Amino acid sequence: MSELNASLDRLLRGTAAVYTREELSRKLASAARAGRPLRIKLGLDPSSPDIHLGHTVVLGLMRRFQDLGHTAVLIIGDYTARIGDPSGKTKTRPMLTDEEIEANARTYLDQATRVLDADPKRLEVRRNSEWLSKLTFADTLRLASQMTVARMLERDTFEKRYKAGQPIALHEFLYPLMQGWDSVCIQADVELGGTDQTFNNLVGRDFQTAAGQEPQVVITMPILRGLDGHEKMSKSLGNYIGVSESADEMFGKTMSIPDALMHEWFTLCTTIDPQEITVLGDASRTHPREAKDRLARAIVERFHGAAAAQAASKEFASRFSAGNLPADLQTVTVMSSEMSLVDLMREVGFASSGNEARRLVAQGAVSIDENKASEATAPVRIGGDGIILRVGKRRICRVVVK
RNA sequence: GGGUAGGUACCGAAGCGGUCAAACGGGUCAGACUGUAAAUCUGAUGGCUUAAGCCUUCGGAGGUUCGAAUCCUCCCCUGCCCA
Repeated sequence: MSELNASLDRLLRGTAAVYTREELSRKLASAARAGRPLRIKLGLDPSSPDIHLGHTVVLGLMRRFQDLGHTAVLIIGDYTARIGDPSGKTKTRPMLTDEEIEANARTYLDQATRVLDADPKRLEVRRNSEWLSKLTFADTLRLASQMTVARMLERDTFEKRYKAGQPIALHEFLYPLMQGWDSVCIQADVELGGTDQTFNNLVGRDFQTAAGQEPQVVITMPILRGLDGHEKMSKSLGNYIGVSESADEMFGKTMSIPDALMHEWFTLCTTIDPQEITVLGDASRTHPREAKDRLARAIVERFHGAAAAQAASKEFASRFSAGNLPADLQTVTVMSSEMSLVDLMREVGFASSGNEARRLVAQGAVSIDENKASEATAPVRIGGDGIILRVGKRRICRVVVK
């Protein structure tokens, strides 16, 4: 029994909540007895196709279910995306065309399978337009009658926005209903999501019960905080690591997170053993820099392999600790062999306007061939070997003339 | 439908006829310090041009004025209260 508990703990690593653990054990046991895999549901929003580390937290949990032989059922929310969703603080999200949705869904799946097992026996992909488009208005009303306004307002985001006097469009109340209906239609045994999806996912339980199904177990994962260490990781906040980024980018970004964030990232983004994480998190036993290097390697390894992770670590140390030039120095070609520094910076894309370029020079951020530049308007001559242009710590490239 | 409060730069928020490219805070960028940490400190933060200057911004369209983010008219959007 304790062994069962231990394996359940491994499965549930890092989870925020399980509704409920008892039900999950029961389902796992009966599935094992019947030799029937559980159907594990996860909803995807095809409006922004790029997957970042934050998404991988829940995908990782999904993967653990797959590895136990269960079926991942990914629901692509194409129906909602087609309508356009004005929820949240963002202005009306643009309605997506069918082509865009298809393209996004493909990208999404491509990236998701860097974490998930893509074996068709373990992965089922469905679009919710399949059943949502068939609902009549009467069906919708029937669903809506199963929900109350008071319960709707319990939902965290609605409550906050309501209290803050921000607009909530009526149809936003229907999104949880649609998601709940998804669970009924695919007969989900378990639904996964971030803690921000708790309410939506619990609605599925009610609908399933009403439809005579055994209610799904809902498992939520914490929302991963981004590079800044405070806000949740998201594309719009620019504090993310994309799963398709290069090994060096991933490594560098990970090294820049606040130390306080490491423990969370170790738990949610790596498979490192909890005991080892404790040692790594103890500054008296592991230098924080070492710990972070280990974290960064673990993350890079997951997406690029062990060799790439090792190389990224080495490159990082060479470039930033030893101050060497990057190994894969970008080369930018310009048309003219002589132009003002301001124009050059714009040409190369290191400054978006002349003013910005001047500002950077005045602040001492710009150097040419490792010599600090002080004259923004002075002409720069680019010889046969080209020049090394550096702006700040990160922007650096070789400039050559065509 | 009635009443009322609002819509300002990336975000929040001052300004309420000239001294407003617009206080302040956050964010961002840069510099110092470091482990490219974090925290902290300093500076910058519409565009074009060297310094002076010029151009485009304050929900939208018009109008009043020598002059408007600030006043007037109409329109669009949002909160709250009442029905």
